[in-house]
Amino acid sequence: MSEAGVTKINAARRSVHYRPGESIFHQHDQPHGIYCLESGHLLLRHFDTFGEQTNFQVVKYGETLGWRSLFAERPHAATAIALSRCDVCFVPGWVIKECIDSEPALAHAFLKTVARDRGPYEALMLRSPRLPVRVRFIYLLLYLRSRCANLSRSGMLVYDLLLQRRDIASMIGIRSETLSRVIHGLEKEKLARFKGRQIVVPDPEKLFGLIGIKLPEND
Amino acid sequence: MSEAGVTKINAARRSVHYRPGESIFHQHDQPHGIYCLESGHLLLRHFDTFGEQTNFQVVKYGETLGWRSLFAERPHAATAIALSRCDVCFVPGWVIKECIDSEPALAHAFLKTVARDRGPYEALMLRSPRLPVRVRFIYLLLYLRSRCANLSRSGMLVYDLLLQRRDIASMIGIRSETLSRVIHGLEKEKLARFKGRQIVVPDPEKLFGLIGIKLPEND
DNA sequence: CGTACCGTTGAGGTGAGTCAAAGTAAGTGG
DNA sequence: CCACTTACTTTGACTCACCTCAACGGTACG
Repeated sequence: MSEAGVTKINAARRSVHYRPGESIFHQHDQPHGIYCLESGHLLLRHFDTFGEQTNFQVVKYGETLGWRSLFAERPHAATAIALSRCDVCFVPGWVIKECIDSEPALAHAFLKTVARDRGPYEALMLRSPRLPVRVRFIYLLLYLRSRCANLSRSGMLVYDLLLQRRDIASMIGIRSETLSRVIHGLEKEKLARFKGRQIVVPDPEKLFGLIGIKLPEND
Repeated sequence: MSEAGVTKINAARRSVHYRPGESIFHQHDQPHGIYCLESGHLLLRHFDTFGEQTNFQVVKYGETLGWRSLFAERPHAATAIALSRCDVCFVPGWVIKECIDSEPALAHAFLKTVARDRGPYEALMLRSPRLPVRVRFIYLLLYLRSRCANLSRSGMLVYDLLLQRRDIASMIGIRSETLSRVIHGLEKEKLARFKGRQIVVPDPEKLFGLIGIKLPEND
């Protein structure tokens, strides 16, 4: 990206701090620009026409959000909620558009980003009714690996989920009671340990092998 | 779009005819360009890692497909199968890219299209495990309305689905036996009539009212 | 030390899957 | 045009995974 563009964006952007539970934008809001998460974690939550809520994405610092609605020229399809203390940088939509117009390479980059983003598509695998909940939960752990987990020296995966049970359950379309039972099952089989909002997976290969996934992939 | 661009595209494009059952491109194929369906209907089918198939979209003549994978620079995420006799026009990817580079307005148009396309997102509503299958099926009818249905003079919706039961069932993640029972139920309640691959909905308002949807929307 | 809220556990119900078989439509070959 | 095969659809009986409801235990917070 050109220096002029960077200067322009730096001039227009502004940063806001959010505390856990506060929302950055709401479903049905008109989009005004793009948000870049500088620190902390966010949750994207969707309310369907029945009033049921579905969490479909955890956003980690360094990621951007809001561009889908901006480019689609449609209201936000989800509400973004801070899971922890967050610094969010906002760039107005008109700046983005000006930059795209002056730099074709940027247009390609955004096209690629938007096309690659599966958005709520993630949910397809996570929520497929044909898969038993245990499998869906393991998929969720796989999905959250890059966002909420660290690999310890001994090869264990350590998740620091900032979500409570009901929110985790909502990601895979089940009830928190059912999640409790799944967790209990995994714990009993020594596949994972759960203490509060922390999850430890002693042998990731084994766990993800259960659903036919080999790890090296960095999706 | 400029005349020069149109000329360039016309020079590069080529049309191919397909018969029912033939596929236009396969999942995992590298994308080479964009396809425009000039006549007929297509089905987009996805195979997941378990070998289960999911149909997630019916494409009607006039619509284009394949651009998501092209812009994402990733293999096709689905297989496109002809449901009827189809004429498909192919435009190579490099032509599209050249046109975008020379016309910023086209870049915005594509950004909008890609951002709006929910792709397999449609599936989220159609496949949500929390919704009973009857509701999901009515959602499916709502979704297929613009693609496979006509409104008769008397206000009845007449669907000409080119799909067999198992393929319909696959769109909402259920088994064909279950679909049979759902159909039977709707038939008994006079909400719809099913003869072979044709569906007649005598009172669309009533049917879609069941899932809390008012019709006028043209999504 | 209470009040909430969150999480777990248990009992019971049920919607949808599975399996098997019958019924129906669509091809195929004589 | 009619037997024959093959594929699709429906029906029934059964099972089970998950939901629901309800009660209980933990933990956070004032």
